[in-house]
Amino acid sequence: MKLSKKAEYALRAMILLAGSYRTGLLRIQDIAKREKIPQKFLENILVEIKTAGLIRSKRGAAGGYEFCMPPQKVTLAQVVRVIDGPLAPLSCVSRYAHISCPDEKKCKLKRVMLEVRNAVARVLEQVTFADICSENVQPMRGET
Amino acid sequence: MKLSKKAEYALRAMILLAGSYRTGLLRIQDIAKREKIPQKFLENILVEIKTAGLIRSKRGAAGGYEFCMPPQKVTLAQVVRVIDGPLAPLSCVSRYAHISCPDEKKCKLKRVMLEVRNAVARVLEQVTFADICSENVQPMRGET
DNA sequence: ACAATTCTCTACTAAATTGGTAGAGTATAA
DNA sequence: TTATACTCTACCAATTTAGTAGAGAATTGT
Repeated sequence: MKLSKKAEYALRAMILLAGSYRTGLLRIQDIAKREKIPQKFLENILVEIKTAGLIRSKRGAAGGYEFCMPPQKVTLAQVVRVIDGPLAPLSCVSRYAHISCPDEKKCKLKRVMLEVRNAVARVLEQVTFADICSENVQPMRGET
Repeated sequence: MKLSKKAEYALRAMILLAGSYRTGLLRIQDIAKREKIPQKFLENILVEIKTAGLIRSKRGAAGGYEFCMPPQKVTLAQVVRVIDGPLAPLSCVSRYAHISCPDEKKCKLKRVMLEVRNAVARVLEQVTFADICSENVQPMRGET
């Protein structure tokens, strides 16, 4: 059930980018240094997110990356899906990767795993990068 | 966020074993055949689950595997943890693999990922193999 | 025009993980 | 004592993960 390092890097980079939405572009090297992410690796990651249409870039001196749209329009789920693929623990319960179970009816696991997928999606699809950046911390539901 | 094939096999095998609790032992080959799991692979899996203390075995003719305790005492989470490790998407939010974040306070991701972990745990720690085996299907909370 | 800067694109790679397989060994029942 | 069924050690190929290398292209400032 773990996120890849790549996805974690992606999320951290996006949090920084969200923080400087409108204040200007952020350079790969600055993000890399601040979050201690290998720079060349981060380049690959940002290109993937850019290809997905969540951020855009400008080259040359005074270049860098920025959000395409306000951070409250982008959820953590979008980034996780771009980097790590579907949220579903079994591909047969993914809303995007539509692969049907061989034994559609008998599959009792499917029901539970769909609940898991939905539980994860409820969190990640609801939280935006604006939420994450806002300083006033909201009370957390759930256990401890 | 995906389960490994191994964990899926483990869950399916455990569902069968739960179904024949008290009716007798189940042989590896029978489980393998019914669930279309490579037999030698399943052997490894069952030994892991046995080592974790969830099932026990008997050797020789008329041997096989069975639950150590009633299926309503065993949750899906227990099996998933044995095979795939912690449920947490980041190891710093696992309740079991206690690894602290480098930047404990600044880590805004942690809060959200803890919510994800809790959401997953709430489902998997609540559902037992007895639940999964019971024929009367319960209505599902959440989306669709 | 040109140099410095910064993103871009193709390619490569080492290490870990995943998803198995092989085969000899040991316990049990009939 | 033989057939059956789990056990244990070891191995392995393919894929994924987590990067690295380096030349190229766009942009800015001089």
